[in-house]
Formats: sequence, C-alpha cells, structure tokens
Amino acid sequence: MASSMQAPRGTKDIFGPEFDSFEALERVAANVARIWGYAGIRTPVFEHTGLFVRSIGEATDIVEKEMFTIPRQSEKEDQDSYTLRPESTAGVVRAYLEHNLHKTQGLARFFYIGPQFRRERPQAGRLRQFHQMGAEVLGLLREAKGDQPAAPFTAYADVILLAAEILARAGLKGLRLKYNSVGCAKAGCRDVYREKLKAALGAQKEKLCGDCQRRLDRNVFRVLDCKKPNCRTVTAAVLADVPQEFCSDCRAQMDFVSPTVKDLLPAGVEAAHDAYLVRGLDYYTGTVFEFTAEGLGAQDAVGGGGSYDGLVEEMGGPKLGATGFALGLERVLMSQDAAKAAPPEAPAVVPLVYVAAAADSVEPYKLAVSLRQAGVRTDFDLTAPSRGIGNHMKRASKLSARLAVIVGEDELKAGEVAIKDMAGGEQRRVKIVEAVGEVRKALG
RNA sequence: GUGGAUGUAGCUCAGCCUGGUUAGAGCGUCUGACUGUGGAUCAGAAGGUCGCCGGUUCGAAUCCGGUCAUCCACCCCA
Repeated sequence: MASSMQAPRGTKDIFGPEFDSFEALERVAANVARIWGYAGIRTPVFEHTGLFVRSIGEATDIVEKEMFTIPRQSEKEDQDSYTLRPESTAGVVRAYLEHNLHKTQGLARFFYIGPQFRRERPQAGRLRQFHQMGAEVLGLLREAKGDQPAAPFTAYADVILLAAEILARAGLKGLRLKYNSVGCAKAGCRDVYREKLKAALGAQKEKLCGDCQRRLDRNVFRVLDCKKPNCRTVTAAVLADVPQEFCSDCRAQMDFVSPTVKDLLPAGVEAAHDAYLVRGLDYYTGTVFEFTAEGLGAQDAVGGGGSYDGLVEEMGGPKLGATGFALGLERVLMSQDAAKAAPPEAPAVVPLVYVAAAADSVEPYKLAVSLRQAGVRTDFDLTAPSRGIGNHMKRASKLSARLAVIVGEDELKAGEVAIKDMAGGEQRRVKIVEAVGEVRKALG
C-alpha cells in the first residue's frame, strides 16, 4: 500500500527551477494566445460526470477507464456524480452554452491553462494530474443562415498556427505537425469510410492483436493507432487499398487548411499528412492534427486537436462549428529540456492591430499571421471571407484597435496595404512585403 | 448548517396586487444601407416551454402548493 506521506501515484510536486520553467511556459502560451486575439477562460476542475460521457464519448478509453469520478457523499444531499476533468474542451463548451455566448458575441475565441486528470498508468510524459494549455474557437456558422454567410475555413487553420507558434516560441526542436481528416457525422462521410475499413481489416482479423480485434467492432479507427508491428503491417496494406473518402465539406476543409498551414507555419516546423492519425475523443470531425517533438519517448505528442463541428449542437446548443487544441505542458517542458532550450521569454502584449479583409483572398489572413508571428497583437475576422470597409472600421473601432490594416482589391492589385491610425485617422499605403515592419514602426 | 429574499429575451427590468387577443421595453448580438473608411443615424433579423412539477379555473407569467436554482446576512473557513 502506498504511503500517505507520498504524493499520490502519477502526481508531482513542482518547485525550484521546474516551477520557474513551468511559469515561463504558461506565460508564453497565454501571451501568444492573446497576440492571436484569444481571451482567457477558467472553468471548474470538476464537472458533472455526464458532461464528459456525452462529449468525449461513452466508448472512449478516457470515459471507459480513466475517469476520476468522485463518489457521492450521501444519498439525500448530492445525487450528482462529479468527475475531475480529463480535458477542458467539454467544460469550455458547457460554459459557452451556459452563458449564451453565441448570443452575446459573434465568435468566441478562448484559451485556458490548468490541471487535467486521467487515471492511467504513469510513464514518461504521462501523469495522472497533468497540465494543459489549450484554445478553442466556438460559434462557426457552417452553413449560411438567413442573411448570414457561412464561415470560411480560416479558423481551422488559425488554431493550428497558434499552437505551432507557442511550441516554436517554447524552443522545441524537431517539431512536426501531422494532420488527417476523420470525416464528419453526416451521412455518406465517416460512416462509409468506417464500413469499408471495417470490412478490409475484418478480412485480416486473425493477423491483428487482441486489442485491435476488439477495436474492430467498437471503434475501427483506433486500429490505425496501434503501434504493434503486426498491426502496422496489416493497416499499411489496408490503407493502400482503401483510400480515404469523405464528404465534399470535409475535403474542402482539408484542401484549405493543408496548404494554408504549410505556408504559414513558423520556420523549422515540418508538416505532413498522416493517414494513421486518429483522436481518442469522439467529438472530433474533419481535420485533426497532432504535434510531435524531440526528447519524449513513447508519448511523443506535445499537443493535438482538430475541429469538432457537431459538439455544440450535441450538447443542446445551436448548430455551430468549433475547433481547438490542447498542449501538454509537462511534455512541452520535457522536450524543452531535451532541446536544452533557454527559458523562453514571453512576448509583450502590445496594442491591438486589426486586419481588415476587403478582398476575397487569403492574403489578408496571411498578413495577420505574419504580424502575430512578429509579436503584434492582431485581430482578424474569422467569420467572413471579406466585408465592406465601413463594416470593418466599425469592428476595429469597437475593439479599440490602435491601427487598422486594410487589405482590399485596390491595395492587392498594387501589392500594397493601407495602414490607418484609428485615433488620428491618417492613412497611408505601404508595400505589402514591408507591412509588418511598417506596422511595428507605427506602434512605436 | 441557520434565517431572509428572488427566479420573465444574452444583460437590466416592466407586466403579477385586481387571471382574459400572437408576453413587452432599453441595452447587447447578427445582417444590410449611408458610392472603399469609425462607437452616429436608418432599415431589418434572430432571440422567451414566463426556473421546473403539480393544483385551482372555461382560461395561469399572474392565484395556491411543492421542488430546484441563485443572491444576501449569520455561522464556519482558504
């Protein structure tokens, strides 16, 4: 029996230099998220058990065997079952709906930092209490509704680039982004691929390991995740025969996200499609991703995420899409150590710049990302591909932006952008390639 | 744990006493107009099982009972 004078299995005391690196990392993550235009949120460390069952999925490993569920204290007083959160997305979505944030504001962009709890067998990079930093974009209109247009795919790229920026600034080496599509719940998408995969893998059932034989019925996609050599051989052959097949919306999402992200990732981060990539939580749809880095052993993912367009509705809210990610802070720190990185310095949170997209092009978004990567706090409208300038100015004004950078048809034709000082009203044109430098100069 | 109060739109509230067409206002949100430029103005839209359950009644947001939730004070406490 474990001594009560030891920290519980899978938990850790953090003090000394480790405390300092932890704090430094948290500050980097929070400030980069703010620079990206995301606001902080803290939700309870425990929630109703049902929340996790509904969102993460009944048949997932997390819900089936890794939950820290608190026994009821008494029959009368408290009939509710509570569980320490194994992840934070469920709580953030719950808060989003509970406070009706879809009615109070357009799009919600949040980041959080805090402890998470999973009852697993501890190993390198796997603790029972661990810490995550994550971000979520909630409220994406997936189909035009009335006079509101459907949101473009920009947000799905945005969270990936935010995660990449935090990891790069944390000083990690050998950063790799793997992405894939897991399809969506619409008829003719994931269901079709699942059946084909199930048939193809089922034909070779006896070659698979015991776990995978069970997964065949419960959740075929988890077979792709198996690390055992025999299973790998089988899945490799099957994947060659059964190409991925998803609906046009899921394909379009991937077709936008893949090149956009590759184009804008920070230097030194490699990106590749990985047909084996799956997620252990049921709410994911469409494009999912994972970051790996050096120095981590078997648990080499430092973070992951993807879109979850069905979750808000599944939890009783309106039909709005969402996307997000979470980074494992302990794993980031392990990798930081391995890279012998100097403690990262958190970028300052500077006055806000608003990038106004007034042309149907990815250029405005690319400029917004370049500004952020240069440390300029930049807001960008992820809900529409472009808008009228007047509309943009209203937004810039409401956000109290110091500068507005206007990227419209005229400017793009000339290879320029207009930088406008919101307080004084002066405006001037600069070359688009010099825009980042000019903005920084203008901010002083 | 003890006592008190309150639940109507995202928020602040009106309506309840004296039951009776499709439950309202202000603010906020969303879309658009004002020839590609600002918190203004204008036009439009979305948003509510009146906390929930039951009772009385021809009829309940309105009256009655229960229940849940929240707030305040006290107790205790980081």
